[in-house]
Amino acid sequence: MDKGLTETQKNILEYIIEVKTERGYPPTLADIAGAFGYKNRATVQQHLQAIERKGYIRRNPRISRGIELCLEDKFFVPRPILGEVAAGNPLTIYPDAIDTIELPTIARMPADSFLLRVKGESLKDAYIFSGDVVIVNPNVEAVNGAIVVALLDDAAVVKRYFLMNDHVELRSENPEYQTISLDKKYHGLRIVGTVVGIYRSMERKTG
Amino acid sequence: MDKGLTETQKNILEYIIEVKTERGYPPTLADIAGAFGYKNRATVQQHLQAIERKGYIRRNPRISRGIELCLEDKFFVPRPILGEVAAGNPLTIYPDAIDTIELPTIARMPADSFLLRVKGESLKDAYIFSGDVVIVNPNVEAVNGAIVVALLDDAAVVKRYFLMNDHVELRSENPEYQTISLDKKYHGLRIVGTVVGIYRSMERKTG
DNA sequence: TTTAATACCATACATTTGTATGTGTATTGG
DNA sequence: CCAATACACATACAAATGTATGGTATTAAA
Repeated sequence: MDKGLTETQKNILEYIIEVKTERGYPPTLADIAGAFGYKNRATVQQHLQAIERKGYIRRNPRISRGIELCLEDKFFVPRPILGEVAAGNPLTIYPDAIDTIELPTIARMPADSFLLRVKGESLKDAYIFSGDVVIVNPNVEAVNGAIVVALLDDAAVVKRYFLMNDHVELRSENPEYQTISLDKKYHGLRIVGTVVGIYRSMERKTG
Repeated sequence: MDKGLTETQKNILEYIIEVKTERGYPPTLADIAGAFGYKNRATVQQHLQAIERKGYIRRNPRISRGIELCLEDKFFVPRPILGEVAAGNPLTIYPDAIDTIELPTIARMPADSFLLRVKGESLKDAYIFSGDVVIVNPNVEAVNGAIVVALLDDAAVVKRYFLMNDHVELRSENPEYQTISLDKKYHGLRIVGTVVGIYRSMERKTG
């Protein structure tokens, strides 16, 4: 699967993704040629054929802008970016902080909300299922009991937020997972935003 | 919110959205003409100009598939909720679609689908909570295991649908509720539609 | 009645677009 | 050394594409 893309091919792929997210549709061969300074489209055609051969795009023959991206789905990159950073440490400290999230790429993001896909079972008693998409607003102040997305030592967690007199509690709805208790001034904690909505598509799997 | 658009224009807009979400790029004029049986593209051109004049799309002149959806600039779109499903009770239809919800535009709303608010606990093991809004598509054939909204002798139920050799089973995720077993030809059963998505707004309640 | 939209058709046209073919260079692995 | 690959160029062409113009019919408002 991961046949290495050359540097040029990688740049072209990234350009395609960029155009698609910004304009809403993929570029033509001429667009790509123009962006990279190529003097004709045949060069681009060769690169696209190579990229397709390596499985990163699918092309619809003879159809203008007929480039489909072969990524996991339309809204998310398949890699959980956060959590890689701290490689293991948060997992050992907080065994329940295993929720990973995926950051959106292709979706057109609004001004102040963004999407995360939840993985892990720790919130299933809050009726949030692994695979659900949560809508996060960083500008909504977290009130007690609200479900928040937080960065805890570079690991992402989705939990209920409670501000007590002297400390902050991050509770999981699932009793199998421990409540995380932190000093109010603990620097490893950053509240990313409040979960304002949850969306689940049933189109594919049965859950 | 679809004020101003004629029926034809609305259908074309929906077709554009559908194509874009499925293929990843908007249709050409010829695509639209083909889908609606028009014999030339000029007709489509007129409709697109009307739709653009009313502010629902933006067009990039002389550029193939240069249709941008203005909906995508908004993250949430108000949608009417048609009624309410409470297990065991008849479907209650809200008289004039008074109740609306801010639905994220990433939520797939296929043509002809509608929204219902779920009441009751019978599906909480399927991670559907009382108060959740389900997106129901009446035109999707229910596959085994799909969650469906059904009318059983005028009582509404939201359950998993299973078609067996000789009978139909409606199962609840919650073991406290019994599985309903029916003859295939039983006339009191009417499948209203398949649940294709779920959305939960966190605005007020904490769960 | 006139006016104005809406809705659809036919024809036409300049570009754009994907694709094919051929030439050439540089780099790399066997 | 040779073959293979990546990279870029030029030219060519059929088909597709957006657009313009003009025509007909229906409906609703002024």
